[in-house]
Amino acid sequence: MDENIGTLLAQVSRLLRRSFDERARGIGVTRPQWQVLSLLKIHAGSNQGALAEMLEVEPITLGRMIDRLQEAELVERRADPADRRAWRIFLTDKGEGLLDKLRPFGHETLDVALEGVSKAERDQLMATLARVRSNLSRKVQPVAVVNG
Amino acid sequence: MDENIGTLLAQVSRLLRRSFDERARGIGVTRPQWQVLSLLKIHAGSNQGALAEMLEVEPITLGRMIDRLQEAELVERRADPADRRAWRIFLTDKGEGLLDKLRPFGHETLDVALEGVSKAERDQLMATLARVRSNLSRKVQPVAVVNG
DNA sequence: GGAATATAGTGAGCATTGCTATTATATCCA
DNA sequence: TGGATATAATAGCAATGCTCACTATATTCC
Repeated sequence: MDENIGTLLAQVSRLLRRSFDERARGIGVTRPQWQVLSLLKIHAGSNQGALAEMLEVEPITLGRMIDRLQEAELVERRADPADRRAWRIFLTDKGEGLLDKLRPFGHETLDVALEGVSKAERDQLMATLARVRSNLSRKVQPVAVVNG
Repeated sequence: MDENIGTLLAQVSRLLRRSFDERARGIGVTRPQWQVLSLLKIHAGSNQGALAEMLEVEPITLGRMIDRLQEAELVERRADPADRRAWRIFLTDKGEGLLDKLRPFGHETLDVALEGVSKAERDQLMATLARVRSNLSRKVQPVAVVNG
């Protein structure tokens, strides 16, 4: 195989999604949807643009996901009283409940994926991936903690 | 942010695709298509099932990609003389030519992505990702080189 | 030889993701 | 104040990727 970091990353990312989705299929939630729900647990009331930026996806992508999550009654859109263009997104009780059910699936997926990978290697992996994400992100980077 | 290896991997993979696609847009080829063309350079004449397995995607996914690549005259399907169910896939001259044009875009994308990541870190990244892929793959694993 | 099973590929339907373009509303500045 | 510009969200179109179901052909085994 013509091993290449880009190809490898794409494959691993796809396999990880497939692995989670297999587990969560019965619940009817995909991994990207789970990520949105998780983010809303921490950032309740964010608008769609802010959520899209946190997830590094385009606003239209996130908007469509919110459509489906709203249809499934897992989140709700509330008008922003200060900006009539914007929606503020909140988890519903049903969404909160689902998050609790999904958490074990996430852990199980990662446990399988990272079998035989040491703590040090996991830390290194996260550090390198964070660096790559920063290199590729369109977001303005905050000034580095260690600035030169 | 609720940093989690799965989320990070998905983001990096998406950003990498977006970065390549921005560069290659003028040529009209996406990154997954490029990966298929690259694979065909090495494994000319493979059937769709074998290509799908190498790319870790489902046969139907690869089949649809071959449809589009064939429509664009970048690959061709030839009947397998020994198995009337199967197609053997080959690059066309046009496909070969495009590969030469795409190679620099691939390198450029990776150069930007891996800026500030040392050779040792890149090697470690590839090794860890390969391990994770192996953990998640549905393929029967070959006996490990270092077996116990 | 012929039935049971396996394999190669495709069709329908859906979610995710992107690009480009558009609408509605905010903000900025002359 | 009012026109120019920016921002929040959405509409349409297309590619990737999956599941499930199906057809056609190979292989296996009685």
